[in-house]
Amino acid sequence: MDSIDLRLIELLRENARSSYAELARKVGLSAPAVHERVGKLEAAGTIQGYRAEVDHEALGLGVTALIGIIEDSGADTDDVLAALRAMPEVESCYFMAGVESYQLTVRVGSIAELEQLIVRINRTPGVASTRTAIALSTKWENRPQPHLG
Amino acid sequence: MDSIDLRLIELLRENARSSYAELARKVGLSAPAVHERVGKLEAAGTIQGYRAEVDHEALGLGVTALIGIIEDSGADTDDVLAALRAMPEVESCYFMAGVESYQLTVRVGSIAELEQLIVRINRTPGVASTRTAIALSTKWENRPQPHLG
DNA sequence: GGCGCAGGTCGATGGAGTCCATACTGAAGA
DNA sequence: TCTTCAGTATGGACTCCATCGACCTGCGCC
Repeated sequence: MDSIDLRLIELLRENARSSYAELARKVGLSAPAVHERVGKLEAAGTIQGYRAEVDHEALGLGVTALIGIIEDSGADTDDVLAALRAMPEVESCYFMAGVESYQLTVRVGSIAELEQLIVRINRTPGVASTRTAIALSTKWENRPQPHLG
Repeated sequence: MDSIDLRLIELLRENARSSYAELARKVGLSAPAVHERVGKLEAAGTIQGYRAEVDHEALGLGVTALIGIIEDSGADTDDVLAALRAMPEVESCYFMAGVESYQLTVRVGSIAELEQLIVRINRTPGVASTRTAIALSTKWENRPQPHLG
């Protein structure tokens, strides 16, 4: 993991579809060398995958909300997590310090669907209560943090 | 925007580095046809970009936190946003309904850096107060929502 | 019907991906 | 100092992909 690896990661965070040849030109190596480095970063789990970023609104998922969950005392955390994972609307899930054990990012098509989702989460065994905040607009998301090296 | 476009988007959300030839095989079209469709989706802004997903811990950004911000009455929202955008640690920023005007996702290397970041945000003109919750672990993030079509 | 358009296939070709053998480089040990 | 060895880069070769142009097809509309 040297500065060239960090540069490759930064380039791939900006545009994951860059060709190896292009990456090679930018970091000053040959394409096979870049290919091998990226392969090792993937194998090591440093690069976990490549994702297209989409306009959720255009795909009918215009409502974004953040939901905090307070667990029942004595709830089975694995069961709660499994139930949340089974809900495709739940895009991200963090296990938090504090009163609210989980913080979710969810995407749905309408406020009505959000209501249904909240009801479903509240009915999940182990969930004591939820707190929902609706995002009126997304200023930015998943902005890659530039490297200082 | 038909079901083939949706399928292409889904495939690219799973693996943004798929070749056009591979996408073509999976959707049952020729590679040039896929190339044209993806180009149109990009031009329309439906596909906004392609990002590598990284292991933040491996890159020295092992601390993730969510910060809610309450604005001063009479704060200039644009100035607050510009100040937040200038902080590279702020990965995502939503404008929210509710008491807390903004909800941030931030990534830093240590609790000490988080403390400094919170201080900096609180000192930002227009910011009345903040509320920070620390993520102990990330269960999942940016999970692509499968399409129903 | 004939026309034009949107969107598809096919074929060609230049460039990219990827495997392999070889050469370089830096560190450890005789 | 010289040798060796591991790690990593390079260059060549071959395959596959990206991408352009030419042509085909189905459909709505004069």
